[in-house]
Amino acid sequence: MTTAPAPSLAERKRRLVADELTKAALGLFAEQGFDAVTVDEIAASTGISKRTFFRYFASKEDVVVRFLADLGSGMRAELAGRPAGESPSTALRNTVWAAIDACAGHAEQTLRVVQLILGTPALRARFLEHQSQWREDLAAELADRLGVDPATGLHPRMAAGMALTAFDVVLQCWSASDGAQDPAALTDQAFAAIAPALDATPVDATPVDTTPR
Amino acid sequence: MTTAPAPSLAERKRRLVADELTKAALGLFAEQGFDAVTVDEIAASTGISKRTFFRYFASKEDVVVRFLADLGSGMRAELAGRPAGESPSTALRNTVWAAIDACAGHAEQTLRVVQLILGTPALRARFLEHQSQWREDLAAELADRLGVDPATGLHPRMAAGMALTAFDVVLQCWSASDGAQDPAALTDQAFAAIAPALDATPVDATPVDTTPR
DNA sequence: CCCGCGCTGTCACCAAGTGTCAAGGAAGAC
DNA sequence: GTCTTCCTTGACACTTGGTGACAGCGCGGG
Repeated sequence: MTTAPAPSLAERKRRLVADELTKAALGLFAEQGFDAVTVDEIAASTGISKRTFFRYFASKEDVVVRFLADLGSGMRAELAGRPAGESPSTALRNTVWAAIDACAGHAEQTLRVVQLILGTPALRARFLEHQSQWREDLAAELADRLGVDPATGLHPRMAAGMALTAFDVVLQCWSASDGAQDPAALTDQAFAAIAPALDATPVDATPVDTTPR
Repeated sequence: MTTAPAPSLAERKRRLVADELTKAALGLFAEQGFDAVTVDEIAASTGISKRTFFRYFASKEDVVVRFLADLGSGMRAELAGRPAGESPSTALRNTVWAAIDACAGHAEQTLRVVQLILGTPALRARFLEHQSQWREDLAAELADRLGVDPATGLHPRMAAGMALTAFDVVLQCWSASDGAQDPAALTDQAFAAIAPALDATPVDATPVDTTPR
């Protein structure tokens, strides 16, 4: 909980422009669709040049997807902060909640962004890439938590993957229902489906059902 | 198992060119990396024009990712063909095996392609997009299998998601180990981690652990 | 007052796709 | 055999995302 060190003037000016740009872009995307809007349009609508746009965002996708970066680190932090005694399923559920909360918090704002992302192949692809990174992060954190070597056994990665599948499915339902469904309830429901696996003992635990092919 | 109806001459000619193009492209990608190779180069190296290249492949990514389409339908077919009495975990494990087999079958060939895909962000993104589609397909098949309305409850989608997480993790390990690890063994290991959840009763089954926040 | 630094716009450029059109070649109709 | 038709291909122009290079402008410090 350290206070931001110095919101220098230049820094704030930069944020201002970035926010303006984001707002303009999201507006245009909403009314014309992501692909139909050109970077030139976005830039022009804010009165800057295309070149400058790319000094603020690495790509057109980046405008929409930027905030995902925070989600990832937020989740990792949440998981790291969970009490050690907590069961894996509970810890992970709270981890996902943290991210869902960050989304559902701004409600109206975020819902449209999420719908845009899920409905645009290029953006969905970026989103999934992030998730894939988060899986590695969470798996590392989880392995640490369980005192297991990350390279040994697939369990941590599988557990992280299940949690993120829950996250993804919840977002999908929430977005498909246009925000009508309660994210928290959906999260609980999703975790109910994976909890038995999350809380099973990692190491052996398995009669290793090597059934016929 | 119906025989292909008529491998008309034009059809075969088309395949031939596509194969040649694919071979050339993969070769170039292997030695220079995906991003460093231009479509012009690929086309030129096969003696055709760029325009023609795009008549065979929808995009540069498509050359590498094309075969994924088959994997998806293969998995769905495998799941559909599994005996009704089989436990979900076994049925899904076999489903994933089918895909893994299709990959590990050609061994040398596919290993390099998989490594290319997993190691190239743009390709990995496409791959994940496919997976996301497969999840919907498998979920539908699964819901059908369990006699459940797909819209009701997240269980089928979660189950499909877990299976695909397994698929992804297995491929990642296999590719990271340079083919040294046995795909079948990895698959078993991954499924050992999720089986408890897969075989739990879908509907209620859950004390719904609504623990504190 | 001038100097340097950072931000910005302009312009040129590359690569991925796409639309259009005209030429060529194979297959069928007469 | 020839004519016609259709399909494939190449050539060319164009749009869009994204990058590099450079020149101008504002601003604070000397």
